[in-house]
Amino acid sequence: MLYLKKYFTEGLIQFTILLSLIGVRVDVDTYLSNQLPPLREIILGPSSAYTQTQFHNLRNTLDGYGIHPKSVDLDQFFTTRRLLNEVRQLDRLSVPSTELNTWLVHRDSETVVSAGGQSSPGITLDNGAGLEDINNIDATPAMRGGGGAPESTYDLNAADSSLGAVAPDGNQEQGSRGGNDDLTKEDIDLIDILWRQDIDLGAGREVFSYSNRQKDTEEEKPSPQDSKDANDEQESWRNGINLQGSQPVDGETGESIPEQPPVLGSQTSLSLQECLRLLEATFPFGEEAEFPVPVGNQEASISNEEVPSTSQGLALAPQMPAAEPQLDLEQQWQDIMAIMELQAMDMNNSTSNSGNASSGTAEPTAAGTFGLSERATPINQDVSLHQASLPSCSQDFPQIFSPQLDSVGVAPRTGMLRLSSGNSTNINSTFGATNLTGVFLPPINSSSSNVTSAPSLPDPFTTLLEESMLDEISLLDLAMEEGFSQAQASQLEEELDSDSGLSLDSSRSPASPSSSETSCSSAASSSSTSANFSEEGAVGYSTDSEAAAAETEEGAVGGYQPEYSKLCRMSFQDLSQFNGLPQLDGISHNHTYNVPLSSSFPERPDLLLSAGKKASRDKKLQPSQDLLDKHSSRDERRARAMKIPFSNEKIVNLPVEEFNELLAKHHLSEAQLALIRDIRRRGKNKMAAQNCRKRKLETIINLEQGVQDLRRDKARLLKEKMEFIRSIRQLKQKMQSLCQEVFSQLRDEEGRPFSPSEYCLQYGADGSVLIAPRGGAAAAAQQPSRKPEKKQKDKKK
DNA sequence: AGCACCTGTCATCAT
DNA sequence: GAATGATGACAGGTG
Repeated sequence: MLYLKKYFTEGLIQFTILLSLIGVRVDVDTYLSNQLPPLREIILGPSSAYTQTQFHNLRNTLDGYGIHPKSVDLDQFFTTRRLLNEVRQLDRLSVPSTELNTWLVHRDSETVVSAGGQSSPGITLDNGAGLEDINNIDATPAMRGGGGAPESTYDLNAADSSLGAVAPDGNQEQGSRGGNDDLTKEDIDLIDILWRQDIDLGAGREVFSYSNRQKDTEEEKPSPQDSKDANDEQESWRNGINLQGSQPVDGETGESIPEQPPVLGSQTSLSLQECLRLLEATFPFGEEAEFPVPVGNQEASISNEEVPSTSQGLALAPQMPAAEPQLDLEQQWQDIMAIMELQAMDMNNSTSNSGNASSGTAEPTAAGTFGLSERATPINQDVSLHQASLPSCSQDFPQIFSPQLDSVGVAPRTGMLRLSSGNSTNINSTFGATNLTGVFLPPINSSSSNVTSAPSLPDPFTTLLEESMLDEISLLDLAMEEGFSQAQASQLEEELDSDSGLSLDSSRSPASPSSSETSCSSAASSSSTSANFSEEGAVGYSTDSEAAAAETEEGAVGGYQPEYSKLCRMSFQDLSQFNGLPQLDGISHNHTYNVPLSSSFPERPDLLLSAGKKASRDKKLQPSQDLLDKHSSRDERRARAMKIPFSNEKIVNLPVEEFNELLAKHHLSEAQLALIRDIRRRGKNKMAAQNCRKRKLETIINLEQGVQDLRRDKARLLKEKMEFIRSIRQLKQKMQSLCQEVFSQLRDEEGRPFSPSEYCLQYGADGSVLIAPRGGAAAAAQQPSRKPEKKQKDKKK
């Protein structure tokens, strides 16, 4: 019964997590408290205790059965509560694709050996290992390449062989776990339960195929005869690249010493850096155009018939059998680039098609996205999710995360295996890192289409995705370029991050003030005297008396409304340009500066009391002088107190000459004159301050616009750069094929063909082609019989 | 009450 | 040197 409860509880929680991942909110408490009393009875037990639900401890405590289910442990109680909260919070995450990745890794970290501690430099084994496991378990013979012999870079059998046991070097993270076989067996039951629950989600039964799982289990238990292979495979695992013995191995470090570009099969997995390095080695691009030809004596990991010829249809010389896998790698890179382009195009399309993205539409995208291998596997969110939750038995989707993609997905090296179900920080870090897998993932809109309640991504998020993708593209491009070291790439990445930091969060779309606010703002200014005010510089410096007068006139129209002050707030003439400013969100202050003066309130002395009356009418409907003074500005009150015979507005806005004439016409005391000058000074300064602030805002807005423009330009340039790189690559391929053809036809005096491994073609500036030995004098010394021989040959282009 | 924001005001500098 | 504008800083008001 305890086991059943445990399974059921864990299954329910995992199912809840799955639902949360796909956007379906599940209120566990509701089910536990109200809906299903028997369920609650089963899960919680008759005595309450959430303590039974501790699957988060299972992976740490080997089996998790050591704790009595009825034990009332406060800490465990809160742990369980926290877990439930995490479950609830999962559906609030807005990056489902990332969640999917995380879930994958999480489960794999539990069942697959964590090789993080033994990964060789440049090879990503943490994240990629788990995915690799998924892929290789089910690798088709064509993909496995080589009749069961472990030939892939990360040989899955090697990984599997270590599943049941502990990692050879000791898994520091999960070293305490031992009963993997038992857990696998239990997982089988759990999977069946989950499958019955998930069948409505469209999960195929094959996802939970027991036979497949048995196969996994068998693979996890290496037979004695396989132990040696397993060890070798472990070695290969450490090396990251299965070099098939052709690569010399350092006796001390065990690391392979690549002396030639390793031959890559379609199943070979490399990290991004490794792939780039190999690509670079394969296609050097120095000043002196030299196109090395792969060594022919290197045994190919995958035979030619197993690797479908690339679309280039290059005529490979017979002495270069390894060129084909090499080209295969090239083809894969081209695919990757094409995929990225496709992704870039799909970013926009998926947004518009988010609502009705059927499996038919999602399938080509997915197949194109992950279709680095020949077998196009239909992919949808359900399948992926199930696979994510149960990677050990998912054998039908080897191409979903092809090894290339896995390896390309450079995730944080060590952190991924520790991902807990609720660790969103790692999710973010994964997403933020150079995770090309995330780039290749199909848009969540299409993938989540099978879930009816899955929300579609909003446009801002799509924009962010696009920007992120473009950043990734930039990094990849730079990495693909010659002379770009990893440090430089990371530096660029920081640059990109800083760029994003520059962003003023334009994705946010705060509620922009309505146009009515703008339109009515002129009324708010209620200054009318200065007909000669320019629209730009004029500011309504209204006095209380003026406002009051306006109110009296306005009363017949409709009078002052309580909402008046709110409706007539923002006075910027073009408020739409402030949409991008989040700080303007919720602003409802009276920005009456920069408002074109309205002529609707002619200057009349009898209008000078309206403001106070307006305000007071709202409250008491009986304006008093106190209230009027209260709602007047200080200068207005002072002016009234000093019995200044003209309005403050005049004081402030009149030109100097007129102002002096006005002062001269009236016989004013010194105190009055001083006050008038102060009023004028303060009023002008007030307008100046308002203009200054307006300019500040405009400056910020212009800067933001400039940033956006620059980002657009950057994206466009990156796209162009990608196209250029692709063109260059094609030219390189063409040159390589021509070079191969030349070598296939060249013969020395004795009629022997030139070995491409010993000679290379050098192209002179005058169009001549020279055959030079590789390595210069060294090669010449080693091959005295084949003295460097220069041949002039008509270059054919 | 605390906070963020707006607005007015002052001081200061530049024109 | 006065007038004016620009701007940083500060304080008070407001939601």
